[in-house]
Amino acid sequence: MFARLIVDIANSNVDKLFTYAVPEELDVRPGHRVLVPFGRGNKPIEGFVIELADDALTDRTLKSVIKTLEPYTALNEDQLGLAKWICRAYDCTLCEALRLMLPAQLRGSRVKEKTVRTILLSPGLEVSTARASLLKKDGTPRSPKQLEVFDLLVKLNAPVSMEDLNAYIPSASAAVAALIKKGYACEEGHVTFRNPFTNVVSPDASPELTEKQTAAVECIKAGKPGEVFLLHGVTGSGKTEVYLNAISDVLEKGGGAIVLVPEISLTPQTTDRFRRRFGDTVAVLHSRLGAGERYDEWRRIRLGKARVVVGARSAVFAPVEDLKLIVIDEEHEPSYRSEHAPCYSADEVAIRRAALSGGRLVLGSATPQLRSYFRAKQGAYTLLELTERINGIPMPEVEIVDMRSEFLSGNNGIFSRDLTDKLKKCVSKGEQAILFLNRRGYSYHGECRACGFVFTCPNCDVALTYHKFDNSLRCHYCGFSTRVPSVCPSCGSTFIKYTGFGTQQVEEQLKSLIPGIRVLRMDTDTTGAKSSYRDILDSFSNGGADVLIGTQMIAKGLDIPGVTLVGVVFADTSLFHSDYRSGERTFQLLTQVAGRAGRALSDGKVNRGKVVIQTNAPDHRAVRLSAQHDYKTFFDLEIRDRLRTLFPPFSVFVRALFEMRDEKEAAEVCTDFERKTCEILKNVMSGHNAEKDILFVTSGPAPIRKRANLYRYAVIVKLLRSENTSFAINALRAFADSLRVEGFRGIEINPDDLL
DNA sequence: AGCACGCCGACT
DNA sequence: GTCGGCGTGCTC
Repeated sequence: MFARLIVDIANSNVDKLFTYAVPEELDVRPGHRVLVPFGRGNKPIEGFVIELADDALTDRTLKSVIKTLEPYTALNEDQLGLAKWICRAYDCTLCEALRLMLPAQLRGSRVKEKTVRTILLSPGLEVSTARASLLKKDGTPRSPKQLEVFDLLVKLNAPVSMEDLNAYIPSASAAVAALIKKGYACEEGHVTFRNPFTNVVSPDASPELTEKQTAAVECIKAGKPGEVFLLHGVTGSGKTEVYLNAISDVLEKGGGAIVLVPEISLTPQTTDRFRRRFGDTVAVLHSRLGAGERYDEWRRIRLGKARVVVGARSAVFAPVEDLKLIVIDEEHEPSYRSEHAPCYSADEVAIRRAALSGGRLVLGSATPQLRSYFRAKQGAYTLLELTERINGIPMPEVEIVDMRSEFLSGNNGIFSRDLTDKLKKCVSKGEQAILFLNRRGYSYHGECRACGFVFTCPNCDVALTYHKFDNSLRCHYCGFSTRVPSVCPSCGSTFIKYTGFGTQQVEEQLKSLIPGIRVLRMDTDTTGAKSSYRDILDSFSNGGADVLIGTQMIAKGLDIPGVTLVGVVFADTSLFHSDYRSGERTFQLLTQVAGRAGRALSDGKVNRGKVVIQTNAPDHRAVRLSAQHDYKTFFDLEIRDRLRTLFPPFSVFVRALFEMRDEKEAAEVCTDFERKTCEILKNVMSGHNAEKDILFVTSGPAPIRKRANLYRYAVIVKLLRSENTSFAINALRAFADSLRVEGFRGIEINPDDLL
């Protein structure tokens, strides 16, 4: 028997199948990890068995597999298939794709299995004689402690860990040692799993579903293998309950499920909800897990002890057997796209995985990606809609405040009169408010009134942000920080003016607007320490403040019943980027933020939350339609524009980025790349009679021309999406791979932003 | 990725 | 004459 395998070396030179002889006595199957001698020195290298063969198909003398690394296959059939697809789709080595499926701890075999020392009565022990010998003639114990331990072991009649024993009988270890010495008890090592959960949860039952929820669950249950559902449900419509019921069905049928949630919302509350319903069969996978915990959770899944996996992006690769359902919650979240090679999107991978395993995929969101909704409309996905909130809670009442007329009528502050009123009322009633502004710092623009000098980062082509608390000017792109000069560095004038406001200034002005108000601020400046994110949220939900001010990070998934007012301090920050998706992003952000208002009952009353959106663009459809909770109209208008202008999903952008110390060189290399790109594209596409699909090829400095002292130049290609797109992309990738230029950052397909 | 083979410059 | 620079090519 022969094994064809990939060696665990992430280099394209060795990313091919090597054939090894398998010794008779070894049980080697596809998916096993094995140790093989490799290279001239026959150095032992780990390998992934891809397939078995009866025939070596070669004359050379083959080396033999040394041993299997685990008694079980580390990868199942689906995962092998998925890895093969990934290396093609994301242009990486098969080795890299396979590595995605395994906890890093497994590789290199540097993992220790956690063992606990357990104590039990010696097998075959004559209990009554043994017990008698622990007593003195008068019937009193020779050692009360030993007797206590002995009696407990008799009563339990099962191995018990030292930890548990000590919980019953404090400092029992001396007594245990004595009992072992007498031969009454013995110890054994016991392999266990590390427990990533710090709390114990009590089970809860499924609440009654609404008609709409039931309909969605039934649809998913009846789904065909590989079917993709888009669950479009407004904020607070009970999407999670739909997931829970669909998973329940899968478990009853003996299958497994994976639930992906954005890393940011992978909180104990989220995982507890699954644990309360499904108990120990829930495993979690996320970045904050310790190495040992992660390895053990992976093993619990692999060995079938856990069948429901709740995790972040990479959990889409979890080794769930008989995978019948994948759920991606908040499917529009950018955290589902990996930023490091291989740059996969969890949703694309999930579609593929569902197809391979014959499971179903549910994409859930209140604001689906335009692309997803488009596919649903075209019939590629099955659309499920939840149009109402559960418990009869109405959608929040959203009011748009035009800050231009506010200014014209004499108010040039951050807060409109309307928002000020509502904040005051909210606080006086003892309720809580959230203020959202997608910009941190104090002021984001500082200039000299005398000469026009603007404070910019010496390393980057961006303006510095003024941070009042430490009187610094900081760059939000490279971290550069400097003391604020008292005079203009250019002309010496003292007239320096700061404009634009960030969360710090919102906090300051709010405090002077409503004296005595208790404010918490949450942005990357206040969440520097690891746990402070949770600390701030916990403090706020426990009523530790009246108002929470924050950037994007407060927009997502927090559910605090006391919040009745949400203020968007300035909606336009994300609106006028030179990015075709800024409208879509703004709509998503505003909808998600607004969803934080009045999500639950307080004092038994239905609580209609209020939302105030301050903007200079009240008529912009992203603002107007999110206020009306009208995703469908927004989608229709947006997709029509995308079609008219041939933007994604009707086209594909490819960007090649160069970052170099020398600007001239960057520009030259970039122009060169553009020229070759044009040539290649023309060649390839004319071969398929599709030259017209090349919409444009341009090159030049990126919008952020300089970052961290590197000049950034890019080539951007826009291709009409067609059956020929992949030919063009493959050709460009091949060219990019062959390019050996220092500072070339590779090519990206539809990058998240073009900055 | 490693590691050996290989073909040119300055040393005991 | 040899030691050693790291370019090129191979690994079942």
